[in-house]
Amino acid sequence: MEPEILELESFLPYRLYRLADAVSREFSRIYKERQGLTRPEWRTLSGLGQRGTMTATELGEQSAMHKTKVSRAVAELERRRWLTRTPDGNDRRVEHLTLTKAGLAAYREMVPLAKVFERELLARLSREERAAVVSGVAALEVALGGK
Amino acid sequence: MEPEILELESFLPYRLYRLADAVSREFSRIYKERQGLTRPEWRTLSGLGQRGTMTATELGEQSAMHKTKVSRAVAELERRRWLTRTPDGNDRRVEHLTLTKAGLAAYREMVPLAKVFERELLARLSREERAAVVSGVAALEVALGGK
DNA sequence: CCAAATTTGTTTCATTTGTAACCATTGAAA
DNA sequence: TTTCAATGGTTACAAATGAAACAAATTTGG
Repeated sequence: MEPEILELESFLPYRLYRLADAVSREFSRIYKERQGLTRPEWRTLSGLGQRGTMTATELGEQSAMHKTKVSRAVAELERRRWLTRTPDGNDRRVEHLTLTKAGLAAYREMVPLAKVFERELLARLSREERAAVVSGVAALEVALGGK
Repeated sequence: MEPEILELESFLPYRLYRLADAVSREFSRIYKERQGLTRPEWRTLSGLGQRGTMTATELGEQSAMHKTKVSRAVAELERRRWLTRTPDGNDRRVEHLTLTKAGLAAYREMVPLAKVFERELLARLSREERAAVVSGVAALEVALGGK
């Protein structure tokens, strides 16, 4: 029996990871240089900008972050006065998070940059390749259960 | 002008990252539980198992790891006596890394598990979806320059 | 031949991360 | 009620990471 070999360069988990790492790294330069944000902070800003108001738990679900990451990102954005916490009327454990004017301004500044980034990334692909990426990613999301 | 919003759930960098994270996390359970390896250690084992012998720099290039990760992973595998270093004859800065019997045995144990993992992941997709994933990933790799 | 620049790999230090413990509050069960 | 489990969120501690400084060897350019 021949010795079985795994070709790392063709191994899907590795390829996906490297891809995501490269893209994420490139994009992070934008919010890092522009706003001095970490990835959890960017996701928090982005989530609240998109949805308006969320609790920490909801934020974690929406942006796939562990609750400690959420907690720390929220604390930092609060320190910058980019968001405020409003206690829930019924459940005193819960706080509703909302961006302040300043937070919203930062969000509004980031949105077009994010869109351009994505557009330029996809622009490097042919129409068919773009379609493959989109449906491939969607299919994997479904396959991985949850969302 | 309406306020521009970014839908995080549709944003490619986020989706890619979340996907890779989920897949990688799931797969890491295998080499973590089975061999007590970290990801850099797994990649080192995998790279050397596949190629036979490499220098640290080559390892870093093949497996997309920062040189400090390589350095630490190699040190740990050496501590376990899973690999040995052989000084290069011409350049005394360079060491050639090779798996020992024990390292090779661990590698051989992992290869089928990795293949099964990948196969089962792809098995959750239809033929067309698999094709989309494969060509989408390949296209993005090319688009991101390098490899 | 020599000084400066480059390369290989390790180490140090600060930051980020994850796990687990934790506190406070709420809900459910008895 | 009173207790016990579950939930929202923070914190403490240990491990993983990245940037930068580093030592040693090599290459390059006068």
